[in-house]
Amino acid sequence: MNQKPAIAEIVDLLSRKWVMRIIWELRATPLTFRQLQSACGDLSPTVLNNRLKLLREARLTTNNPSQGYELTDMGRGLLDVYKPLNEWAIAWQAARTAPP
Amino acid sequence: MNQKPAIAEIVDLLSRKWVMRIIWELRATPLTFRQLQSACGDLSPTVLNNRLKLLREARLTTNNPSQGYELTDMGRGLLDVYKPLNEWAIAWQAARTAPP
DNA sequence: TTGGGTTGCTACACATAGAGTAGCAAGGTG
DNA sequence: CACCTTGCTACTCTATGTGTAGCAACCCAA
Repeated sequence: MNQKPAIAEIVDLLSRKWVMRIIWELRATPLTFRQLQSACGDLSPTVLNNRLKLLREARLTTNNPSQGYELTDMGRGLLDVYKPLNEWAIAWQAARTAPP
Repeated sequence: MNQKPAIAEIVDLLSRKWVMRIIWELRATPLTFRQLQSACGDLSPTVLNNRLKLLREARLTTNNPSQGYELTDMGRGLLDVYKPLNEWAIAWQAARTAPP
């Protein structure tokens, strides 16, 4: 019985709304549940809790009771992978704004 | 009046279900609507059409009537950016399968 | 010890996004 | 003309996400 490819699995996870945003908000420092909530523009606790559950299962975040939620090493690695996306995105937006 | 940051905009787009998959399926060769549909496991035309509309608006794909849908240069650039994700994903899955 | 403030989280009702199926109009081919 | 494929729309139903209220556990000061 085989799993689906790793890339498919992570793409599924990252395609859930708020997942990337949550990872991004944890980039610098651990945050408590409620800090995360307001960092994401008062994201509803229903969704936040659900995403945090997924992220913990994926071992991308942990919940250190004294510090709050924080990225694991894996989580930080993912963030690194996403860095080039930012540069691409800027070029993309510029090209889009330009005339056809 | 300012747009939201480029990175946020592309993350929003990529967070819609099937968007990455569609880009992926177009990686090698143009596909017709129906080829794309079956490449994505008989994705419903409702969603496929909607995603293709978004992707065309984002200038990541074009619809060449004689060849079908294909990636633009921008689209192919995005695919390049995603390549490191694949390697990360494999390491991630391995670590996840391993004991805590 | 009591009142206030956190904390993480659940319950529930409502809204939007996606899935599944049918089928149409346009075009090409025999 | 009959028959195929094309891209796509209409429709219904389910999954996913949103918004608000509020609870139990904890800490801290009076």
